[in-house]
Amino acid sequence: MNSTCTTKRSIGQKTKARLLRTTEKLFASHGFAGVTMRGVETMAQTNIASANYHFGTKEAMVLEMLNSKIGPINKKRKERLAEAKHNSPNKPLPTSEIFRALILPVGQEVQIHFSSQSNIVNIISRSFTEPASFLEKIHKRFFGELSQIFIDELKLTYPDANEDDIYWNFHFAIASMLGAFAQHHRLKDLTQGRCNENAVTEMIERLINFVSSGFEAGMNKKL
Amino acid sequence: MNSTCTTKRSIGQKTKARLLRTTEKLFASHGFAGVTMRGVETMAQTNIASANYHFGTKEAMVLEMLNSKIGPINKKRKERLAEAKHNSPNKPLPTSEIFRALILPVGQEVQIHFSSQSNIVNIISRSFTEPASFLEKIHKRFFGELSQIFIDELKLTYPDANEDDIYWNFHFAIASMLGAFAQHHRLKDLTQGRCNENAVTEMIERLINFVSSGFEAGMNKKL
DNA sequence: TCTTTTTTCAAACAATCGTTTAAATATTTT
DNA sequence: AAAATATTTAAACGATTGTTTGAAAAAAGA
Repeated sequence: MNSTCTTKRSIGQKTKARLLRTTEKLFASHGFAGVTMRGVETMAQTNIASANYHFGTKEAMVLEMLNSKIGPINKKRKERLAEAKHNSPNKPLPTSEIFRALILPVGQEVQIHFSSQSNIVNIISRSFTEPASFLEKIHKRFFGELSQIFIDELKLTYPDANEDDIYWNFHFAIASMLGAFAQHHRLKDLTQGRCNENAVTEMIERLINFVSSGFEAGMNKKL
Repeated sequence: MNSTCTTKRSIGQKTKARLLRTTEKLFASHGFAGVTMRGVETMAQTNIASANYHFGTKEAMVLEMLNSKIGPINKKRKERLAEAKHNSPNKPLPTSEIFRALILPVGQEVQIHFSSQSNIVNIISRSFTEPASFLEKIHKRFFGELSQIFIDELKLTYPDANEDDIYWNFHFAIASMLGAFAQHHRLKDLTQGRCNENAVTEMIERLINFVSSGFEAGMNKKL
């Protein structure tokens, strides 16, 4: 049964993959409400019922798309953090290195698919701003475990810190990252036409610096 | 004609105001797509056609609601900035004072209507994340002029700064503020039940500190 | 009071939404 | 080749969307 499934799916993947790709584009540019079954199916050049055949519901289709896009990025985030720890054993990581592990994988994804219509930055930011209630589960599934890993790492870097301070400023750091992603269409205005892969790199580096500094200041300064 | 209009409108305002209030609640909790004409009209206890009578279209209704909510806050922002300048003439403002003028008026609005269902923070954040394209005009109308005022003020505080640095880090500051607002429902988690007016004040103060420090660091540090 | 204007109301409009059905086609397995 | 399974297709379902209509009701002006 396994062998038959794989062979059969490899054939069906063409349509399924096309559906996922168009779901990506529509979700990135118009959000969950902008993903209409007919829109996806028309753009994917398939029948109106094929999406329901492959995914069951619209919600399941969008979730599968999100999983395929965000999953690998979170994997890279963890890998980079583990690598940084491995490179400096027995020493707490600098704040900037922790946030670099969190932010840089997104920047890399942006550069890889820079000219693509389906921007990972839009997808991530929309995953946090969509009113659809079902996305709450996604937040916890995708970012719950990840947040804990990074918070634990920050606790090692700030062993004497008040726990409230860590939570609050990590919250701001995440919010800054997502806000910057969500507003990244202003990149063109800010760079005055010089918006290319280098501009993305510049934004990422500036963002890491901004977030790390804000976090550090929030840990030190007594209010 | 003017006198008749005012008297007549004062009577009609009851229904119109009720419609705007319910639009507020639905937009804050479910976004633009969650604002359905029937939902608004049912909640406002009026007929299905009255919203179209008073506003013409759904879009116009939402825009009028946004104008009534965001307009006064932007007014306070400018006033506070002007007041700060008046209190320390011939001296450039500290970074934190500039961002305090930008952020604090929102916090005050939150405290005033804390128990209200229509949260100004949700409204502002949704105004920046809604996929609806018409909101782009609103962004520029509400935040274009305001941004310029605050950027001009930052240029006075950092007279020797590279203009790119100012634009980039102001962009991050705005993004942080909006991201923190958009994610502020996590406030309950972060404060572990201690979520009240004081928690809002604490968040605002921490946010001002975070944003100001991030901005300063971005201006000083050479990448 | 009578006329005019403003506001409310029930009903329906056309369009679009996600989803389902059942038959036709393509593919794989036996 | 025959049988079984997987996939695609056209058509329609019921529900909901924003908007419009035209008449009734309320309020204001004369």
